[in-house]
Amino acid sequence: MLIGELATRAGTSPRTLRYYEQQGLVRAGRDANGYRQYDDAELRVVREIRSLLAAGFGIEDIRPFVACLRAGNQSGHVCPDSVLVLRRKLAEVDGFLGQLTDLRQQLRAQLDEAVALRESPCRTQICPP
Amino acid sequence: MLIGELATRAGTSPRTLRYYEQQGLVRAGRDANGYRQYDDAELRVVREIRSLLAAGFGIEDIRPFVACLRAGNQSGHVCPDSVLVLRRKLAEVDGFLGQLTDLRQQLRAQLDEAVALRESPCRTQICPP
DNA sequence: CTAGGCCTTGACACCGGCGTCAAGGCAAGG
DNA sequence: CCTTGCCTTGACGCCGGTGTCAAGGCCTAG
Repeated sequence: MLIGELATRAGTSPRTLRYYEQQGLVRAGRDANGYRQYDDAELRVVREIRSLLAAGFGIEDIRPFVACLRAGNQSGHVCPDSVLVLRRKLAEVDGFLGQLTDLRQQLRAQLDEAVALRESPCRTQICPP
Repeated sequence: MLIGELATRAGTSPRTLRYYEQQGLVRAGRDANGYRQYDDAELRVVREIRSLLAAGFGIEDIRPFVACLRAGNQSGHVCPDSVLVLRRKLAEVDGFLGQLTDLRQQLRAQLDEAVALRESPCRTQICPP
């Protein structure tokens, strides 16, 4: 399988696949041409990467998952290193959820306040005290 | 007030204040030296900017708030344009909260699954099927 | 032979809010 | 006069994942 086909099958671009290879995530053999040659296992790897990226993981976070897949596991999530990353990410997400929730409260409060003031006489853009 | 003093009082850096000025958010007079000269009103403006940035707004979003302040309002939040931005941001935050919540679910599920598999015989990094 | 479609490497562009360094002017105190 | 510490403008770097363009090689069909 050449790079274009893999890209199409994985729903991405050749440029992106070369980038993953440069990052050490994806491996490719070479034809006599110099063309990259991929097998079906790499398709799984690329899909795992895409999925994790879409979930908000970074390239570095993804390494253990790929290693886990290459080690012969059916899922990249089952190895200890992957679990560590999952835990860390979960904690991050929780923290972020908390921040966003607080922010939401503030936004609501400010909106409500602004709307309340709107009902007082001033309706123009410029509202002197 | 010179730029250094304003920076200190606003809890930021001169570089940052020049950036805000370049973005048209902050205004400065000039001494005969060429030094920027600020009055106390700009301190309020800068604090408003810092506060909104910290809340996750971007420079563009902040413009109406600053305009609102300059128009003589005690809060930058009360003008119609500001309210529009507040509403939009609130919607964004809600969307993001939803995504993060879904993601959290997935992470938990994957973690639980991995931990469940851990309790089956395999304990090493490499777990062949 | 040529046109077209695949492939190769290399390198710049992007976004946003700054940090940071360069090279220099101004002011004041010893 | 010299040092110190403020100020000025200008410009590059960062981060992360990709788009995109350049310049060129390979292969196939007409």
